[in-house]
Amino acid sequence: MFKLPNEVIFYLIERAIKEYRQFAQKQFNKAFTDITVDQAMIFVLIANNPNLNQEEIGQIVFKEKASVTRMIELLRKNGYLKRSIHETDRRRFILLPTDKGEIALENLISIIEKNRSIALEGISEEDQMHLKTTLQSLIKNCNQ
Amino acid sequence: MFKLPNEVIFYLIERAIKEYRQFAQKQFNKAFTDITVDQAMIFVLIANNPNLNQEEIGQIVFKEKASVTRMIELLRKNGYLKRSIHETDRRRFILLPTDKGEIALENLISIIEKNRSIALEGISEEDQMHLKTTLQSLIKNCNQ
DNA sequence: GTAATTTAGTTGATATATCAACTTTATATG
DNA sequence: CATATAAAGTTGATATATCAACTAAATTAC
Repeated sequence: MFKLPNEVIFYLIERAIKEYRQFAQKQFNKAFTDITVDQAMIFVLIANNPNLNQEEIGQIVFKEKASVTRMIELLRKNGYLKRSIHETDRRRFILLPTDKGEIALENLISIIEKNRSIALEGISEEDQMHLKTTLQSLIKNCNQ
Repeated sequence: MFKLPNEVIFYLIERAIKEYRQFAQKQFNKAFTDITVDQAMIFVLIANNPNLNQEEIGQIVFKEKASVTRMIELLRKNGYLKRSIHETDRRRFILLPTDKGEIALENLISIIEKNRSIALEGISEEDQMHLKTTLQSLIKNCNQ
């Protein structure tokens, strides 16, 4: 009855995302010394959706708002993002890429696209759709 | 061109494993106060393969041997595992479940089986095979 | 309009993962 | 056999994630 983790679907899912993260991080490291996969993810997200608040960002990337605060602080400290206070709600911040951030963004986005297409090489559109559908069922099952 | 993480396959993979882990942890917490998903994973692995060394365990669960050391130490501290020195190689340890550990194991294994079957409910054998195959291609692609 | 509640974000304590340096034992090489 | 190298496991420093408690601003309710 015992199965090596290798044969277990959940282990494989875990492994897949870890391999992809490692691979993606390696690619980022070629161009940056101070950006992690998670930072890149929220950086691109914020740049494309400047209206999101940190709670919402957290929900989208499936992390706590406390973690979001800290990732944003790192992006700010490293000069990629700047914060200003929201005009009508002074509890919030407006997050915008700095000039350095804008340049980095372009680069990041092209690296991300390349990463994704390498990781999905040889996997047909149909298989990708199929994968998504199955994962969505799985997610739903875990939330009963 | 920008896609919300939701539509991106890698995000979905990440999300799926996080949801499963959260779900699994909740189930563990009903029966135990001191066992994490990762600890359960290596505990079952060790119990079924007492001959593995910590480096190998790490490779199988995709973690550093340093992390394995610390997880084993927790399992030991909480009374689930006992260590004795390997007869022929004194650098190694033999890891065996304690009596408490044996009882916990049975319980854990049945929880794990239940968790998996709930998470996979409604997903056909064929879809599961398909998922595995696709993830394996993805893993291979990340290792070029 | 003031008090109570909610919301946005931060911070401290804690847990766990990793890396690199280390100890101890085993093995290989001359 | 002595020494060099490799292997098993540990440990300290560091990074990041989470939880819960917190501050400050906004909203609701009286």
